[in-house]
Amino acid sequence: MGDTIQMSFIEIQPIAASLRDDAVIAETDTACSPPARRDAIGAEAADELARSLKALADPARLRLVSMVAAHVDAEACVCDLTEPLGLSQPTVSHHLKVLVEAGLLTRDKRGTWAYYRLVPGALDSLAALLAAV
Amino acid sequence: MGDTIQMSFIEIQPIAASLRDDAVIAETDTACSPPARRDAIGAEAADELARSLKALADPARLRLVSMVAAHVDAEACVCDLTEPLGLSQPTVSHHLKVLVEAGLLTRDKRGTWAYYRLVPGALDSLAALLAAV
DNA sequence: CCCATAAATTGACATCCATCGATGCATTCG
DNA sequence: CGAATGCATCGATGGATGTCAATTTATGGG
Repeated sequence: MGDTIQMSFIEIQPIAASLRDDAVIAETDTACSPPARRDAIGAEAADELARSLKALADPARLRLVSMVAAHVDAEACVCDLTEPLGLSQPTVSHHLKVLVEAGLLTRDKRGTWAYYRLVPGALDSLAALLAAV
Repeated sequence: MGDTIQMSFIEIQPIAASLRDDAVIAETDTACSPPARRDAIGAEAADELARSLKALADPARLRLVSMVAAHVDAEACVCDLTEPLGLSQPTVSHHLKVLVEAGLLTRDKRGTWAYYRLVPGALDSLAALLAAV
């Protein structure tokens, strides 16, 4: 099913366009500082971005993404990742699931093996959103 | 004290240069996939990056950073941030502390008020590191 | 068929974390 | 000096999270 790929990839894009949709300008113009210069990001946009960042805010998952990217064709199966990571197979599977659900990796099961691939542009989109906060 | 500023800013920079210092190439050349094309990031680099990302992987903290950036001179005091965020003052103080310790904000207490400011370049450095994973 | 292998799922456990109320600590003002 | 204000710290609590052993679910080979 390519559904997961499409859905999560589409999810990321609109954030950039609507980063400040539900933004709220600080109305409390007390004496301590001047009012806002521009809008801050909205609560919902912050929720979305935080959920994506949470997926990457883990050493094991960062290494997994990097290891997948380091492979030829940016593709790797679980058996290649478990040992160098030093974690148990269920734990690696768990982390990979989180990354897939976050729209950063895709899973492709061929025969006995499950191959994971980078979603092209996902990391760069996230980085761009981060820099635009 | 500008110590916090200097220390944490210096912390971020070397990561980019040593992203793959302690990297380990996947040696397990089993049948399921070809060997690595390049090194993945190292365990320590992943730890460092994950710690920085964790600081931002929270809706409240993302909004705080954005709200501080939205202010004139990119400066804001706690009293400006508490109400629009909808969180209690101790919670906001807690989040701000996390952001300062992560090297993203600086704290400057003037009189009764505490002014928070963006560390210039910190967000962009993080975004660059993220895209380079 | 039955066994071996790869990977996902489950259940359990320890730890971390976001949040709040209460309290403490400066600083300012009357 | 004493009251008030802004902010940090403390302690508690409910919920999320990383990890593993055990089990389950395919898939492939003899």
